[in-house]
Amino acid sequence: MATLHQLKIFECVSRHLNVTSAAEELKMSQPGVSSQLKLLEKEYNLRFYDRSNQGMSLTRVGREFLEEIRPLLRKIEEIDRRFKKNDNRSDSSLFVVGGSNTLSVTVFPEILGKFRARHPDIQLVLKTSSSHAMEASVQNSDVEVALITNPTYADHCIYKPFKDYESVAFVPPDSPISGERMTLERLTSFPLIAKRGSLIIDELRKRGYPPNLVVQCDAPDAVKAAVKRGLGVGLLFGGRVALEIEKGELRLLDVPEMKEIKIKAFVVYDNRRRLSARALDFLDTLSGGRD
DNA sequence: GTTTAGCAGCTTACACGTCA
DNA sequence: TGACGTGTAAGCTGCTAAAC
Repeated sequence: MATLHQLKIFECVSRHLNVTSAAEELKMSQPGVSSQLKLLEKEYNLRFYDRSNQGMSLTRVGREFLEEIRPLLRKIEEIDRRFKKNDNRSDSSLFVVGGSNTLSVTVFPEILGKFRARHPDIQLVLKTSSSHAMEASVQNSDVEVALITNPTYADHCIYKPFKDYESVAFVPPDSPISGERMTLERLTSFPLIAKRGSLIIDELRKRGYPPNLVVQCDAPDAVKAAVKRGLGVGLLFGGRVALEIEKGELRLLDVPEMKEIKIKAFVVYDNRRRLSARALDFLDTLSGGRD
């Protein structure tokens, strides 16, 4: 019968489609991995890989076999996690995720809450930085899964579209234009406040509406603070001001064209490493979080 | 309890084929 | 021709079961 070790090797090689790379991940020698694959194929008298000097690819039966064993390996990992939780190996219950500055504030609180409810035994760590820094963190295994915007499509990273966020314009509730419906052209006639390097500002310029930018801030909170002081009209992506809108501290302007200026959020993870069971559960939670 | 034989699985060293 | 990826051979290590 195939051993669990052989199944893990098969799964790893199937991800890399390269025995040498898989051997590195498994901390084995390449011949060791190769021989285990051969034993596995001999066990079932089937050929799971087409091998060539350009590399290898899964045969049809190899793909079917992979589909069958993946849930098993995931279940075994869950069992390990559950029944080894009392041993003293460091960080066995630690799950590190990452988020861009914006998404860490807007999306993560709800997602993390749902995930915690499903996995109260897992200690969550949320790392926050720029999207580019988060991509680097995924690549060097500092975080297992991250939510980012502005992907650079770095090597070895898988990007899955998560959600689009509309941009909004907002003012203090006592502003004379509070709640007014207007065009982009009229909007850009007002003094504007946005984040430095804002994609919204770039988009306004592209559309031929050079913005009257009076304040640029590094942090979204600073944008909101400046707007509350009446320095101008604030521009951010929707989720960042939802709470203030709900509390009545700020009011949205009705600018239909703003709805077309969106920021795309992506889930990113490293395709060189097999996702842990908790990471897969986290992705499930994210899927449930989409609307 | 100790020794020994057999086996599985690993490693290193090397061979081979292909490609740029 | 060198780089790269895979397979084979030989030898080492550790585990297990049988023998004493």
